[in-house]
Amino acid sequence: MQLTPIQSTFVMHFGEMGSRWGVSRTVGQIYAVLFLSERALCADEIVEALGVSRSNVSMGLKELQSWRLVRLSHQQGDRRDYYSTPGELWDIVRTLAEQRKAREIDPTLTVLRELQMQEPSGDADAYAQKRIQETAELIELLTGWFDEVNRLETRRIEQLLSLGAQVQRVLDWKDRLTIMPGGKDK
Amino acid sequence: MQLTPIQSTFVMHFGEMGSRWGVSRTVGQIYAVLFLSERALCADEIVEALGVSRSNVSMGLKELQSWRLVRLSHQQGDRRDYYSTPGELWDIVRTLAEQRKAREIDPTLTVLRELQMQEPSGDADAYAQKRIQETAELIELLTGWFDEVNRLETRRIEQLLSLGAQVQRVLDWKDRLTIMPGGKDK
DNA sequence: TCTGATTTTCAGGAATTCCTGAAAGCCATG
DNA sequence: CATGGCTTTCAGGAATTCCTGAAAATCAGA
Repeated sequence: MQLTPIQSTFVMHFGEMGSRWGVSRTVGQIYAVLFLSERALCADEIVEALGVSRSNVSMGLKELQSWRLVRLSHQQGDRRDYYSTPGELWDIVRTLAEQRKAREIDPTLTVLRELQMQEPSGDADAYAQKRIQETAELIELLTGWFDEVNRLETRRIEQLLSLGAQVQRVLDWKDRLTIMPGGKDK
Repeated sequence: MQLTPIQSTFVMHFGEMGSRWGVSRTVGQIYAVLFLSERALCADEIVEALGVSRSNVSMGLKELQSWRLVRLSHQQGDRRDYYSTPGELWDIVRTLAEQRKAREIDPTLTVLRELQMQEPSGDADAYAQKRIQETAELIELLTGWFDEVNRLETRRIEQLLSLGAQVQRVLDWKDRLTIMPGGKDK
């Protein structure tokens, strides 16, 4: 598996991005190669494409599996493991978001909740706890929204997102009808 | 500035989180200290709170300023620089999101667009370009939504988010009224 | 212009993360 | 139960990132 120039540029770019997203360059590259490949690839094909060691690829694939970002498959009369990414892009986005939430947001919320329980000692703590509470509430608002939207069908999500801020208008309109039917604007 | 146990736990936790978010542990900690402090702090107070070198704090503050995450202020008859975070949590969220978009998403989109322009060589590239295009479209959908929502007043955003997936119902309802006025529910 | 308080820069050592090759593990087949 | 093909583990070297202390730069006031 030799990468074409187009593939190579993409793969290198995602390698760089990987480091900003908490995975190593190699892990980012492995994912990118799988993402661009129409068929599932075995580890040695990835080794050839990236020019890194077999063991590095093995570890990288293990990490990607722990993120549930790659699927494992097999082929008739071939003992090797083949790896691929979901064809549906939205599945990838959902998985990524879920995993990051589980790994970063949820533990943070736990810490914040614990800190809210503790007895404050002095003004500094009183203020700190106020900020901590605000933070926890904001995180819950964001993740609650995310969880709900994530349960919608993909088509619905796309619809919702393309509306953008226009949703606002619909809501205004609904408020008026609901809260004060016939009421005046502003 | 000695940290209380509550402050200390919070600060340590954000130090760890920092590394997953592309900043060093110290930078995360500096931000956390400022976040929990009611008043602006000068660099030496941060040094004392964290027990790291003065130069490290200086570099960390510089980085936080480049992210526009801290504000600089001064006090009567004191030449030192004082730093603080926005009191309004949503301002922080907006800034963070904007900065990450500018630093990670936008450059990625540029690369994807360039790759779409290139002449594909063979089937592999044809498929790759298909995936690249899908990716670019999805990123634009997400960031477009984000940009629009980000322009709303904070109260509106909170309202929108607390509705969560219920928005969906409003949209259904609106569709029906729009597309077939007088149509029956359900 | 000098002084002293403050901030910034930066070379290089410390700490961390990443990657590799060698060896061990696993398992279907003969 | 031995073989060969494939995967995983892991110690330690390579690469990278982080942090520090010393020195330089900045600048307000005398």
